[in-house]
Amino acid sequence: MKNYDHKKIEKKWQAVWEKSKIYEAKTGGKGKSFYGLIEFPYPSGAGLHVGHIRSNTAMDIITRKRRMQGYNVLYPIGWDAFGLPTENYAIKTGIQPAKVTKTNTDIFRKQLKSVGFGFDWSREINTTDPAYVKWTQWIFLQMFKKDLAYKKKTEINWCPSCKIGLANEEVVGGLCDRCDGPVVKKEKEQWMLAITKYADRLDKDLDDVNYLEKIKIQQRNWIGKSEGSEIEFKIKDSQDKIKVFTTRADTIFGATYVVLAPEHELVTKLKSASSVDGSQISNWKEIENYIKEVKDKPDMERTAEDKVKTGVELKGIKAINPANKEEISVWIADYVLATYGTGAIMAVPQHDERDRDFAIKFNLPIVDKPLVDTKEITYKVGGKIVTKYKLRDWVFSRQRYWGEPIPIIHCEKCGYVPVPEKDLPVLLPKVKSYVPTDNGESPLAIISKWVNTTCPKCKGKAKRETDTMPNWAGSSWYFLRYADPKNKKEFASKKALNYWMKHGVDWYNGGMEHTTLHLLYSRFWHKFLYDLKLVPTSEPYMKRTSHGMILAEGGVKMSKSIGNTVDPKDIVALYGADTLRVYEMFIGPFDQSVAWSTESIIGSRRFLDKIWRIGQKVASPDAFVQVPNKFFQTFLHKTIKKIEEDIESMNFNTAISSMMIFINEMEKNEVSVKNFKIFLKILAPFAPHITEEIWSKLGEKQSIHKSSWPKWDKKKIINDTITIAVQVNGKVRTEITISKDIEDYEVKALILKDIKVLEWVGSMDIKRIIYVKGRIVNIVV
RNA sequence: GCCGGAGUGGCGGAAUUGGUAUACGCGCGCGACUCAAAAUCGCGUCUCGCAAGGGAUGGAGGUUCAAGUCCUCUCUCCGGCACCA
Repeated sequence: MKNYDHKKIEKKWQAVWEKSKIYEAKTGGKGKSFYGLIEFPYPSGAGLHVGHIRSNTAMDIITRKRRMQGYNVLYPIGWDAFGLPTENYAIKTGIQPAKVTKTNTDIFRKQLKSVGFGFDWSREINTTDPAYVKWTQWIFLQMFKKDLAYKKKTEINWCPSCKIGLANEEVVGGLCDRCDGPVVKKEKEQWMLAITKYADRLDKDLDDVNYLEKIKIQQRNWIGKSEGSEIEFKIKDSQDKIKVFTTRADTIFGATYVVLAPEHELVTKLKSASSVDGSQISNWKEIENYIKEVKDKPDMERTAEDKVKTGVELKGIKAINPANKEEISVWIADYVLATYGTGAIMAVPQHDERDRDFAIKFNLPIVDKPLVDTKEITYKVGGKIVTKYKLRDWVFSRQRYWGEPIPIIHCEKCGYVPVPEKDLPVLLPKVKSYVPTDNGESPLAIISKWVNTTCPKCKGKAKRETDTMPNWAGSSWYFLRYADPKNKKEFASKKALNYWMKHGVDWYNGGMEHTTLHLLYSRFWHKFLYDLKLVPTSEPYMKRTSHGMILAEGGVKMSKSIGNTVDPKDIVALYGADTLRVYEMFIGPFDQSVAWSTESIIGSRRFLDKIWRIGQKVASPDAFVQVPNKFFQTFLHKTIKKIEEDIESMNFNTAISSMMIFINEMEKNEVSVKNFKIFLKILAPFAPHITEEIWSKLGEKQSIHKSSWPKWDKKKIINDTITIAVQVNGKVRTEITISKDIEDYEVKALILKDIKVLEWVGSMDIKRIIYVKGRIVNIVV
């Protein structure tokens, strides 16, 4: 008997599929459509990772099943190719990032093809492709026109080592997400995107999408919606007021002091008394020192574990508690953030832990007053109920080379002028050095030939913006481009979007690491495009699921430096793509992290070998033709049902387990061609090559992947007889086989005749007999 | 600190959602085939016990005819957020 030669067979069918274009999606038609999406990979120099295979295989299975179920399927692929690793590699080697990208995408493409994914390669996209960059820049300009993109001098997170401004999201525990170095603050003019204008909708619309609950929670936590009151505290002998935000207006009688963020504008205003006001800060030197101290303090220290409260009183200033008219002191402290709420709080040490810590340290009064009704008191003291969000506007500027240039021209006369649409895309100039300049400007800033241009409005001398976009930009809309990737006039045609994005992407799977930022950013862009009536839905993704990470053997992270990475290429060479696919689906629950085990792969290969042997047997001319029996019919239909449901719920591990059980039985009992073919069909999405080969050996002319998904019959999955357990006092003592239609009283009569039962019951009184239909009988004595 | 998720054999993990715990796979042991090896096939593999039986799902209680599953307390691990008023 010939062994299964995976190398030959897999190569053969990959060539056939490519030639016959069976995975290419045609836009339009009357039938149902299905758009399955995976996060497009970043083509790193390390090549494809086993984690990519996990996510891609899962969606490959789902889309293959949909295709067999008669859907018109779109399962596209592309490259999220802008970004730091490529740029850093370019800095090190001097090779152009575009060249590095080309090399890497070539490797990735080849590797993905070697695993047999059913991608529509005719729709391949690349975020660094000028034809793609054009539309990324175009969308940015639409935002600019709607005042959603604006430039602002802002204190940014600055990584001195990467020489790059970081978004809040890229600072992890005070450290740079990229290099793990400390992050400091720096003032810089930055392009911002006003995502906060969409905060309410980004929160509310989560109600309408089918995301895993934990993903919704993460999104909501990040947006950080909270309802509270804005209340003004008058400053004694002054026109000025301190507006505070609180979610606990009901505790206002316990407010014994007020705290401002050190950056609060009122602080400098109160430095000197105006002509009408009498209030003035008397300890200005001290205040000034504190503000400076806080400003220079890196975020790391400010949010450090010990959290010792610091602050300074604004001496000479008193605020009036509007609820009881008491005079209370006013402080500045860095535990109050300038960027949230109103940058000022009323401190209620009786109810708030942080306020209490502060009060104890500075010996401020802690009083216990009765609580009142939040709404009532808010209105009574002239405040109002408001909603605040933790979400901040998105710092969109990067002082980097390998990103989309921000298509704006600075003109002394006209200000910020958008590059005219006909001049898009603004392409990156060729440079010699990719290192950011020492003052933090992008490497583009020293290419004067590129920077100096004319103003599109007044035709005078002007300069190009030298900041580039973050690599979140290209991934914020890529799923739209797949609908119509070659369009030169629009980012995608209405027709194509109405067809593929009618309800949004039908199913989007990706990593948990992208469920906050990428998801939020792309939802924001999509909503913006929806408001411009350029896309049919307000939400981009109808359904979002996530896969767990694959860890190295022993459950630690795979990392190149430790040397415990697994290269899928090696597994494909040794065991074949189908084995790799089946193994990664069988390895454990799809949504959980799992540890890789090279030792266990052999089990998946043995499973396929077994199918191969049966296939040989069935296909041989002298095969004994079996007539399918009733037992096997039931078994088969149950298995189809189970696989179908398991794929939909992404329980791929139990799907494979069921197939193993089925094939084990089949090997022992029956090999009818008809049933074996049905089995091949349900295995085909998991192991597309081996099933295709056997399928053709069995005389089928058309691809198994174009065959129809088998239907299971409700009537056929019911056995005539069932075996149920018999318990005495909750302990299983025996089991009986009964007809499926038997009545309750008959079962009870039957078990009382059972010898084993009689032994256990003995002379004891039977109190009750509980019969759960088709499951179990329990005799209570 | 807050919000999620999870603790089941030597290992990865199943369990129809309250109904026969340990399916399936890996590993290990024994046997068959073979000159031999590989591959394959068969049997066994939670634990105590010769057996009949008993005990086990991180730990302690509880509800129930029946608990891995529900409730209370508690321990451990993983992920996310973190001075957000």
